[in-house]
Amino acid sequence: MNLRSREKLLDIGEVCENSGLPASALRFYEEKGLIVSVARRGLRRQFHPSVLQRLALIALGRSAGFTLAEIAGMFTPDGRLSIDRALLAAKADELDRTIRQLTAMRDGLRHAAVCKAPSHMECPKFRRLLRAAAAGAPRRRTHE
Amino acid sequence: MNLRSREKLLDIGEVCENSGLPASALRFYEEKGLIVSVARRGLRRQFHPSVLQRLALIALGRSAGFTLAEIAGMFTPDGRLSIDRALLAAKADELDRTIRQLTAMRDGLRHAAVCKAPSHMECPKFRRLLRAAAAGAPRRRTHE
DNA sequence: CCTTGACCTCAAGTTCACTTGAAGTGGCAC
DNA sequence: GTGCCACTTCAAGTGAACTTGAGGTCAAGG
Repeated sequence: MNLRSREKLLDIGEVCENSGLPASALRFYEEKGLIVSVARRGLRRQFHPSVLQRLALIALGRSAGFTLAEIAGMFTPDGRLSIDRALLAAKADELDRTIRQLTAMRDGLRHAAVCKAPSHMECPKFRRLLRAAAAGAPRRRTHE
Repeated sequence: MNLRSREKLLDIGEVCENSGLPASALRFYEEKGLIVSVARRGLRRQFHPSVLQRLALIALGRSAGFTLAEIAGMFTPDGRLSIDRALLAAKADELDRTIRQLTAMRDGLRHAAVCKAPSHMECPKFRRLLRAAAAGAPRRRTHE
């Protein structure tokens, strides 16, 4: 359509280098419909340079807490980005709740780390934190 | 040892009711050494009432981002809590980094939700967010 | 005494996001 | 031409934290 479509294609290896993702992840993303390879050279996938932006978008979505399936739903069939603004706002609210939770947690941990009570169970702040966690703990992972 | 040890034991069903956890989770926790059942009535597990505090502690650890294995390491063999204060501080720092990330993300999403640019890709703030996410996105889950 | 149903065990399944392994292919440098 | 090696496919494995299912047990109420 435009001049961009004539840009030099990227070998999957180059995409890996530029994105920091392993080839297996790229193949996985393609299988899931998150990215597309536009050609092959022999067996090797060739990607349009715009795939890098697409991958950045995916990384953004991931770190905002969207699942890959949700992210996939944010692209129109022709590959354009179209995020429901209400969805964004909802995710922002969700993040906000998570942030509040984590902040309370962080403060509690911080205190417990320096608290002079002989055992954590004897520290009133820790016990307050405990009661807070008992009701409605969120499910999250920060691992690796 | 003390009077507490003579308190009425709780049937697993009562523990479920009081903790909100399904019996399968309690059995799983016991298998992992996170809790102990002190007796059986027929086949049924009986728990000491203090298991409820223990479960609150586990919930706290979970929502602070510790894995079950890490939490298990916070109890001494005799069942007392002994958390390394340095570990707490480290986890607090980790939470702090996560909070910063999520805050940036939330603000970005919030803006994108009301931004008047025709497409998100044309919004400078969104693009800045995108660049931020491209480098070092954290791995997390908030789902259910 | 007999039924009921809440509990039991053990193995296998689930979800998410990938990774790993085995076996094969083919462009490119020599 | 021939060998290298980065790529390919497909199936299966990983890990975290549980859940589910099949088939069994047993204390208590009627």
